[in-house]
Amino acid sequence: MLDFAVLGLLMERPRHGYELKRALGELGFWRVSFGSMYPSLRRLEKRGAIEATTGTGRRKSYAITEAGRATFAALLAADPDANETDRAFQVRLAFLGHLPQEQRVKILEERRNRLSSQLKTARETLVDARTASKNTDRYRLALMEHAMRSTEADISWLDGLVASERRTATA
Amino acid sequence: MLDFAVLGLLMERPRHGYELKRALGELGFWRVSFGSMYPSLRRLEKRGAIEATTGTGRRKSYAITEAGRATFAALLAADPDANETDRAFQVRLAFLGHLPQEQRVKILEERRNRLSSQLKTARETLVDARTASKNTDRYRLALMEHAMRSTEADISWLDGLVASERRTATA
DNA sequence: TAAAGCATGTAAGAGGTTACATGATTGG
DNA sequence: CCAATCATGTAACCTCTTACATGCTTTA
Repeated sequence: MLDFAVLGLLMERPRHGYELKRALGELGFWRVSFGSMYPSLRRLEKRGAIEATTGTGRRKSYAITEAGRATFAALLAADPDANETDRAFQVRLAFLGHLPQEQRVKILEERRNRLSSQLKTARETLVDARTASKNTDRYRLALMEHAMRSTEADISWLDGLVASERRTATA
Repeated sequence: MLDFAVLGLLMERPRHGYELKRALGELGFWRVSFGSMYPSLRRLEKRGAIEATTGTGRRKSYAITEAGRATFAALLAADPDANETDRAFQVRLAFLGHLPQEQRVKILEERRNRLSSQLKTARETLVDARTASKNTDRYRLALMEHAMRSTEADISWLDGLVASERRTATA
């Protein structure tokens, strides 16, 4: 996961660890720690996916290798397992630009469909929870309702992204 | 985290492991695995926070003890550290009914304020990312914008909850 | 010249998951 | 009677965090 994100950021240009941490944080959904970042760089270097070149001062600038590009492409295109976390999807989305339009749409639609079926289940659970006999705690009901609305918002956001893909494709 | 959630569910009535897993899943935000659930029950039992009584068939029904209630109350009332995860907040919220109204409002408002300052940072980062010179990837922009809108929605949801607390207080 | 931020790194541990193993109970 | 679901449990592992340790560089 982290290794994938690091490769993705290095696809654009070489960066050093500190900078990678910051860049990832700025994406908004993942504030990774140094205790996570540096071991990741070590792993990737050992695998031959990235190469270090000493930069200014203490800095170690890392660049992606050909092997690294291949690994990245494979990870990006691999179809996600059913349990893909929100974060895993967000990371993929952040690097979606490296994929051809056709595959982008596929990934967006798969995500959309997964959320859709989640939503269906959530709706059923909620209907059940609302039956008077269960008298579910009001905070739990609030939580469930809010989760439902959030998922609905996510779905229409994805619909928007798909629509925009199709527009740019025909344009 | 999980231990806390388990205690919370057992505050209402005794349950067995399988049932606890299901109940947690129905809350919508946490599908915990058995490999996580059973060790949790083991830990809590060892600490004296819960007690097992064999029920129907293979079932082991767990009930919360006095010590367990004390632990639960302490965890629920403890003010959250700055890095409280979304899930940690959601779990607290699920059990907010066990707290007096005054503390409920405090927790909701603290959460609201934390999200508010997060939103401020996110907004600044976004403005920065949109400057033409940076020409940020469009998918990353979409991600950041969506995250912002989600946070805004969360904040107004919390505002609604606080307002409803105040209404019931004066009623 | 001191504080704040830049920069790299390791060790220990928290907190989960997956895969495996076992077996009872219920419904078509 | 067979499949699905109920039910409990362990071992290996994964991924990330916290806390610690170190030292450079910029700026008020």
